[in-house]
Amino acid sequence: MNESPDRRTGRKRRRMQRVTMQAVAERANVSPSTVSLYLRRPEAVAAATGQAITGAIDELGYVPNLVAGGLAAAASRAVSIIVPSVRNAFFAETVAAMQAELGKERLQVMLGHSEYSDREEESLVRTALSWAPSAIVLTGQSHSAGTRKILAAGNTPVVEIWELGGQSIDMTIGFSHDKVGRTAAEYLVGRGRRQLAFLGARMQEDRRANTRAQGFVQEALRLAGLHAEIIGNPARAGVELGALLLGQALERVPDIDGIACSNDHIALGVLFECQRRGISVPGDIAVVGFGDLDFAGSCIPTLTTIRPPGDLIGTEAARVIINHVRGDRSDSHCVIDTGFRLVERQSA
Amino acid sequence: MNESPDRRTGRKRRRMQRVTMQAVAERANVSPSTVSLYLRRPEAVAAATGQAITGAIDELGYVPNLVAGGLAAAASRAVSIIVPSVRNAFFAETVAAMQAELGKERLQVMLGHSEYSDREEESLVRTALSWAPSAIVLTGQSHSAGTRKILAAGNTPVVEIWELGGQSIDMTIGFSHDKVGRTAAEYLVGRGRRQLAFLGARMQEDRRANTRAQGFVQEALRLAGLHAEIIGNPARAGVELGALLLGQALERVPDIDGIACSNDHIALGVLFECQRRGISVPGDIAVVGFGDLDFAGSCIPTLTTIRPPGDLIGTEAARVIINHVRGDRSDSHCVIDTGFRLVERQSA
DNA sequence: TGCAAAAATAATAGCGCTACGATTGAGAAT
DNA sequence: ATTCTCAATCGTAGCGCTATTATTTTTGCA
Repeated sequence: MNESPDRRTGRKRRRMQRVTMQAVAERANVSPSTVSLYLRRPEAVAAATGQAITGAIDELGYVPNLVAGGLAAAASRAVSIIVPSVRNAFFAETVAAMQAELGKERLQVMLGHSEYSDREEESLVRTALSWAPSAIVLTGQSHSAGTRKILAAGNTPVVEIWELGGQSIDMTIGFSHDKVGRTAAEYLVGRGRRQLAFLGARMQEDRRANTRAQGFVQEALRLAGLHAEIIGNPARAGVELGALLLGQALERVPDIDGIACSNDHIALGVLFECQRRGISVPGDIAVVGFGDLDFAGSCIPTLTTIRPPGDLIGTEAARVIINHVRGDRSDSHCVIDTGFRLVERQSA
Repeated sequence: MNESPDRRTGRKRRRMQRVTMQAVAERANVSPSTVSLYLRRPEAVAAATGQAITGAIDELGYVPNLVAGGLAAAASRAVSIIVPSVRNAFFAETVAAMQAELGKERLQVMLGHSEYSDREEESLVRTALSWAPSAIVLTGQSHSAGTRKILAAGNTPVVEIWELGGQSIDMTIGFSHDKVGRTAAEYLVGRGRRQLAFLGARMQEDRRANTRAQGFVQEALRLAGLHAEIIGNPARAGVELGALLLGQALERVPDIDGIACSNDHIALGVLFECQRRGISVPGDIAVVGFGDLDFAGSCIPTLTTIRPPGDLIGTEAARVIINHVRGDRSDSHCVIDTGFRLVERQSA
């Protein structure tokens, strides 16, 4: 019987919500424990009781308080996802797919953008841990020492996505960017191209793009003893940059005949610039992209590109997280190679 | 003195974290209240005490528990953002900008995707409220009755973004899509175009695209008595769809000379398809897009388009939310028109 | 019908933190 | 010296919920 909890001391305290589980319990003539149990495991409560509770919830318009629930349960139903930027279509796709799956389990997505900075990522991880999330999802496998340390200190499950082959923290879902680069090189070399270049943006920050570039160069060398040039630019990847980089490529490798791009936006820029300069694609230069973005199948010429399974990475990440939340630890320290696919079109 | 809280009853209870504020307080020889105060308002604590606390925090590796904090404070430092899809570059930009600003204030972004469904949005709003967020951000102004009801029942601040002119729930930041459509019509008519069409995707679900289309049609009629055709498709907006829609437009309006698109992807598809069919742009057909996406300045011809200020919407939304969190209610029920800008390029 | 086993429900004791009022101590004003 | 003021710090009592144990009710079966 605490009609007025602070009656004795005269203190005021701001309440969070008007309708609490207590109120639902009273309305349904059961104890709060039963309401809580019903909400978490309906099958553990008798059908009639369940109906009474559902009725009370509807009548009162009860909204459960997940903050209180998270505190009591020592783990919140939040999943923290940290990506370089959701402006990047790759990560947007993964985040959207993951949210769709996690949402079904009433897991809330918390989003952070590292902007390709390890320092920023560390700061985001620190904040994320403050929420006692069910899992933390990080992009890639290169993290600051501090990030690794604070993650090792806790026991929050960690899923690293979009990269493979490095040192895993816990669970890993992605593909080999080295192989992507090698696949592009192999394809171009196989098509008889000999003067190769890799065009990329933000190669300092974007380790994965860098890995693709290295794989490309090494495979060109290994397969045919060719020297492939890497032409980078610190600017953000974009169509305009692609046009610019083509210009640089033509200067550095005058008789260039094969180009791989760190992403499709750059490849599209290359296609446009080739058209402007009257360079035939793939006649004079073959172009391979990365991403298989929206326009790849419609541009002129259509773009041969490597398709990373952004949505699959998202759904798989969601799957292992959901399993973990349910208590199934069998995915612990798993490494899932989602692979990728070369999509042959006209440009190469 | 409660070294072992459950000693008497012998109950086990899982603890959330090893280092609590209590531990920090003991280490720094102050009370927990002071640590809490220091963390929330450092200026209210003496410098020497602050240093002692900072030292203790570092030594112990203390991570504050925002879940507990949120419960005690009756409001969590979370902001729930619900957009149709983060795959859409418009919303990705806004979400990224908003997260950047909110992150500075240690406000956590919680993300949900409605996939253009009012029902789904309602479900997401319900879940969002369970987190007692500092604010809820919704896209657009058309919501289900249920959504409006549950939002009205609480007192969580609501920010509606990307649309203006409808019935506001609370704060509104966006621009008029009707004006966007009218601007496109005015521009094309002003350039002497007479056979007009508006090409759009998902016109049923995407009310804003629909509003732009209606504005376009009405302005064409008002200015020059012209009948503009609306050519829609339930598929997702994309470059490929643009090509398809151009074909339909040519059938429906054989001597078409002016096209407005519901977004730049569709416009790009139109450009590509025109190139394939040997139709000159803007010679034969003028094309106006919407979005000013990455490629708009680089494609052939460069795309005349209407630029919605996605990042500005995000930063403004963050600003009013931060003000509200700080206790400044002056933005309550504000309506901020961010406007938009027609970017003239070659295609029209 | 009686009794053990199982099912359903209830009572208890916090989770870690913050808001509020209370208290302390140092300097200013009298 | 005494009172007053203000800044700095502390003690208390929950926020709303869940995990655990305890109790009650129902069921199965002889």
